[in-house]
Amino acid sequence: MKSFSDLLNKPTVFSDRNVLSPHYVPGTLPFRDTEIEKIMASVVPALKNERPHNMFVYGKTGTGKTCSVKHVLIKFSEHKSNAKHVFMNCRMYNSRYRVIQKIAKELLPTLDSMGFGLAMLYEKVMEEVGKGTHLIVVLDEVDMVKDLDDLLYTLTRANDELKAGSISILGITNRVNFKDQLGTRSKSSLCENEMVFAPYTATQLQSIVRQRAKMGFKPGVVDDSAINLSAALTANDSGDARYALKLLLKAGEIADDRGINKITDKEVEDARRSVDTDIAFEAISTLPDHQQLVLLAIANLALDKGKNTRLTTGTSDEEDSFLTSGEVYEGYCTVARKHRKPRRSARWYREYLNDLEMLGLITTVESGAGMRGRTRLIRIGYPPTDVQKIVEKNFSIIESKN
DNA sequence: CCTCCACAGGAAGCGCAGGAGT
DNA sequence: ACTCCTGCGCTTCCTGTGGAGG
Repeated sequence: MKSFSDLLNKPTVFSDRNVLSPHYVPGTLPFRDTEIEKIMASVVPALKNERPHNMFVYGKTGTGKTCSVKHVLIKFSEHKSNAKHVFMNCRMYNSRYRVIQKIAKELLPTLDSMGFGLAMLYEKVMEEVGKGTHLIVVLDEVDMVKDLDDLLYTLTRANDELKAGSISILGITNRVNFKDQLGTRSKSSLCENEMVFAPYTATQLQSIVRQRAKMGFKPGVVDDSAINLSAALTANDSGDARYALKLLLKAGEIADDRGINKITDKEVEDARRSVDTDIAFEAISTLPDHQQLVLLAIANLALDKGKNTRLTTGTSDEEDSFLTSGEVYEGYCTVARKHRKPRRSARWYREYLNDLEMLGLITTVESGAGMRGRTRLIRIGYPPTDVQKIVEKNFSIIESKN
């Protein structure tokens, strides 16, 4: 039996693991100077006792949006003024009511906001802001808010009622086409000021990774080529800086496990596999039941088909490993029966397919020539055996619970 | 050319849970 | 605490679409 001190004294390649956490806000953000300046310029009126314009920030995941905004907010609150900000992630606060409630709670910590109606909370907030506070409401992942039009209307209209102080909004989202889905009046109010975060390029990722590696690991641990490799792997299919940092973290853990004090290409390669399956596991196991079943059916059929083609033709070519929509639906029905779930209708199954495609778990193509009728050809995006394992495991847990 | 096939995806409606209004 | 309302997940029904086959 090992003791805690054994574990604590275990040699490690890390000097500060927190640096590699996705929530860490570094002192300096490389390649985001212009973006940060723009954000600062947009909130600075609050420090001069004026109402800042609303702002809307968008860009793909891992491009440093949230990080940059947080960075600015830290500097912002270092200044003494009657300006305040409330930061919230709309995954948690996903309705007008919850957002207003959160604002009230932040502004009036003593207030027990539970049980109050929307109007009451709104009054409380207005009363407090009316004392002259310039409030900036930061809504991260703002696309998660269900009644966003109502929320934006409420918050912007609040300014008309205020004789002193103001409320402005800073929205963040990673859905690039999100603007189109807004009502016209909220579009014009939220997008008074907007900016786009472009994905990091391979060379930018390289120096970000290098910076973090320097801060997070003991000197000389990380191979230069390992840094280049993790940057290259990331740039290849996303430009998502968080992925690169995950790679680095995992590579470090692998090195610790193996009891070595070097991180080379090999550790990064192994980390990639591990991180990818982690991501797949996360994505799949949080899926609603029936989407998992559809995915399982696709995995089963993909394996069956692979076997058959290999037996009959002998070619290992997977060009023909497409599945038709109807085929998969039948497979889904049998899988659902096996797990004692009432099957969903074919119409809804098609929606599931769309969701799965959105999440990148499958890819679909419209059937072109050579196919009878019009259908979608489906191909799975992850190794079928992995998918089978994850889904089956998930369902065995669910079944053993009842 | 027309018809049929094998679907895609829009529209309408239904039952339910939870939130708002009283 | 009560009803009323609304959003959501889902089904049913329907029209549209692109190629195959006669």
